[in-house]
Amino acid sequence: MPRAVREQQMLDAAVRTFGQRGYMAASMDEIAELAGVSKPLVYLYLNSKEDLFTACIRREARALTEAVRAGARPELPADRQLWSGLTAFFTHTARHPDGWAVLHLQARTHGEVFAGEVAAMRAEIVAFVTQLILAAAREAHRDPDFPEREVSGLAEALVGAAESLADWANATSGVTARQSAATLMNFAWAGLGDLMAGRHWSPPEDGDAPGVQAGRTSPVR
Amino acid sequence: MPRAVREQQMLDAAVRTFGQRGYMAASMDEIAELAGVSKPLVYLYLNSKEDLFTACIRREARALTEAVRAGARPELPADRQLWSGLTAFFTHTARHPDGWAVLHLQARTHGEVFAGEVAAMRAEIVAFVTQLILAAAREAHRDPDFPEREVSGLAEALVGAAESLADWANATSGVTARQSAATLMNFAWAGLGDLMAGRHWSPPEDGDAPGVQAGRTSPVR
Amino acid sequence: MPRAVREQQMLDAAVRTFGQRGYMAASMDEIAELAGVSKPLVYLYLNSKEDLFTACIRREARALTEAVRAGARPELPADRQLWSGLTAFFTHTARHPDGWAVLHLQARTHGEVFAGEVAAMRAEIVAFVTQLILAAAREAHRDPDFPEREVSGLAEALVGAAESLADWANATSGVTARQSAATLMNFAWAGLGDLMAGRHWSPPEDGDAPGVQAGRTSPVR
Amino acid sequence: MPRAVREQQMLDAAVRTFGQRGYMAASMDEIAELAGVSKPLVYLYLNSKEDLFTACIRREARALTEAVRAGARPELPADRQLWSGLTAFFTHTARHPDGWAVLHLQARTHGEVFAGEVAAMRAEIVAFVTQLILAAAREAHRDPDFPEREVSGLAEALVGAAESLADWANATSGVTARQSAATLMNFAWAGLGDLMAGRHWSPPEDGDAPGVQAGRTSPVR
DNA sequence: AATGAATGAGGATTCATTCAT
DNA sequence: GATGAATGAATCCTCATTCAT
Repeated sequence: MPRAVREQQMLDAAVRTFGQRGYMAASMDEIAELAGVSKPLVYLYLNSKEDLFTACIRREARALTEAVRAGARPELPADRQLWSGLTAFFTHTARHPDGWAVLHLQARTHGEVFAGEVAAMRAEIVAFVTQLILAAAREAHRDPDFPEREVSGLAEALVGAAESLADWANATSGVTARQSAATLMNFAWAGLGDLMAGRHWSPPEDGDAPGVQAGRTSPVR
Repeated sequence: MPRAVREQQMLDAAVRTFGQRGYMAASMDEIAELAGVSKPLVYLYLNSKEDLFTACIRREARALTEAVRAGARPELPADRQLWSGLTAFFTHTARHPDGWAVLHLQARTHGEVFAGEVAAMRAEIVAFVTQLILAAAREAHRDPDFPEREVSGLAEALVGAAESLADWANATSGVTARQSAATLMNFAWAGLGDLMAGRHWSPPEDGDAPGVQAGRTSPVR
Repeated sequence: MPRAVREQQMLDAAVRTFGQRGYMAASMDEIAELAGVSKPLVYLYLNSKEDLFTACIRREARALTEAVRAGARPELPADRQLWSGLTAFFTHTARHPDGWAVLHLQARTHGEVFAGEVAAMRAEIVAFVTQLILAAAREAHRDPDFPEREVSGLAEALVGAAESLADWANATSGVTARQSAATLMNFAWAGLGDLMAGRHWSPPEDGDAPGVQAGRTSPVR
Repeated sequence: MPRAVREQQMLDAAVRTFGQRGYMAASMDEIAELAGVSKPLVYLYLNSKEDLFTACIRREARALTEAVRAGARPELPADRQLWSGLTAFFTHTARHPDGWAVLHLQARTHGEVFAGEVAAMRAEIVAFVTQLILAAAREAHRDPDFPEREVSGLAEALVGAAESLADWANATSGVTARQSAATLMNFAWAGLGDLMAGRHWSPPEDGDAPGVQAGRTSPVR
């Protein structure tokens, strides 16, 4: 059996095991057995548990970003692009729950190296969403000078909301990708429109900032 | 040294260690050393690693919910309540990054028992936000019959977005709690207002160009 | 509460715990709790787990030998003395199963020091039984020159059989002390009579010694 | 080195360690070292301390029963069979003192699971002895209707006596297997003959002087 | 006379990882 | 290309034992 195939089998087994057990609780024994090979072979092909996990993260990150990009076809108007990108996102995370768990739960929980891998993928998606928001503003002939940093924050929020929804959908049975996407569009799009039109929600000048909590404090670090 | 004090020291050390290393990678040795006690004492007071972790979750969950409740003062209008609740939330998660990591990253990643503990806290917060949204609708004399189930979904999305933002703010330097809260209010509040007024974003039938429509159309969910 | 009383309570608890859990599995914590005192007090009165166990052995050994001696009244004929001694023995072991377990199971299983304590008690009883057998021979006007070493061997066997029966009776419900004593008298007394009368069972000259087992051998040590 | 061989080495080491230190006091470290392997290998092959101990019990029980069966050749008369079986028994227990300690001392002292394993072996031997006693009765043309339950009780006593003697012989230097066997035959065989002939020892009614009586009287049991 | 507080030492068990073949 | 055999290094947990009060 050619090496490339064997390697994919191992990654399949690893993603499944890491996704379900968690990085630390997953044992190389279990992964090797699930892959149907002996442990030394896993080490021969993938070096170490860390490298194996990194390989999983990379493969799954690539698969996810490609799914999203493939979903959002650039010839559509911005809102439709966002809609179909989100649908692709929720579809993919629902179809590959272990991969999603690896990316969103495990990789961020077990060391900065892994978290960095995911952060790179995430940055790519945030940038993509940022472009979509700006495009939407242009299409609606709204103020094109809206500060880009603010838009990035909104994109962050939107992506974060999508991630949360994906987790929630995976944990709840009977929620389709379209439903998740619709919920998020409903929640976010009109607000974005208002924002683009210059209608902000303004925080109170002050006095409402919650006081410093008395009692135990831990330094902000 | 009296038992209660020692216990808090242990919990402090445990939250910090669990938050930084992760549940599995944290060793009882390390926790005991950080707490300045011997390992047997940790076991004497807190029984097992699982129990210790559960105790951490409970303490941090309670601290967080109390911070949020204390922030949102009920005499204010709903949007201001939400604003100050969010500010309190982001302040707390920024001040207690390890506690937040325990709640949001670790507890959800290592076993259903732990996840359940956090889910209970989360449900409480979602319910609170749901009340705020309904109150806001009433204050604005909007349709008070808006289906509560839908509102809960929106509250879920809002809480999810807040959680993501908290993670992001903790990972990014220079983001204040007020900024996070403002971003989220901007992102969500206008949209919620539109939704309350019946203006949905409708998904394309399948190939249709969507747009914001006046009047109530059949929501996807 | 006077020290002597407290000490007996501790020994009660210790005998019970040692008898049921075994020497090693019994924890000083459990013993102290069962005795209703704090652990340091146990150490204050009884020094160490080893000393505590030794104290248990001594107390139970003394109680058992005294019960047997009290049962066998010297004015009776030898067989009646043996009968009543055995009855007392089985009665006592049935009434104090934990004490018996300490003496017969635990003490012999956990180190030569403890085994020695029991061996002393046992030797006393074997000597007593030896006297009874010799007295019986005299009473029946049989050969008084029967070699004493041989008689000791018989006494050993009788005591050993009694011990086995006591274990078996404690493990089996519904066996009374009288029944056990009768079984043993039946089993042994007639044979002893025959022996005393010079009727031995003679082993074959040779040729029946079982061969050296082939295969795994472990040195006799 | 092939697995089967290593396993036997481990069992050898384990029997020796368990036999000398006791089940609880024996450490897996010590066993592994004595076997000349690392601890993980012991766990890989034998799973746990409990399983290892059970494996020891089974191996030693089988070895002992096979030694006894091989010793007692069925073509001989019953008394000679018993004699050679006993000789084989005492020879085996003397050659494998640790194995015997495991079976007779340790297994019965540390949990019902282990005790059960030994009980099965013991039952097999008791049944074998029962057959021999019945055969002896037949050979001597004695009452073949002697109640089998009573015979089983006698077999129990005989086996118990043999076990005690084996312990005693192992603890006392200079006692040969033939001597032990002879002592036991002398002790038991004539008495059995008398019993078979209906001569019981009757317990005093209560205060009566007892004696050996001809004819069958109601046995206590 | 009695105890709450505390620990050094050790034991069972698991796991990532590597040879020799 | 592939594996059976093997282990160093931790990790969780327990227990006998001791102070300071």
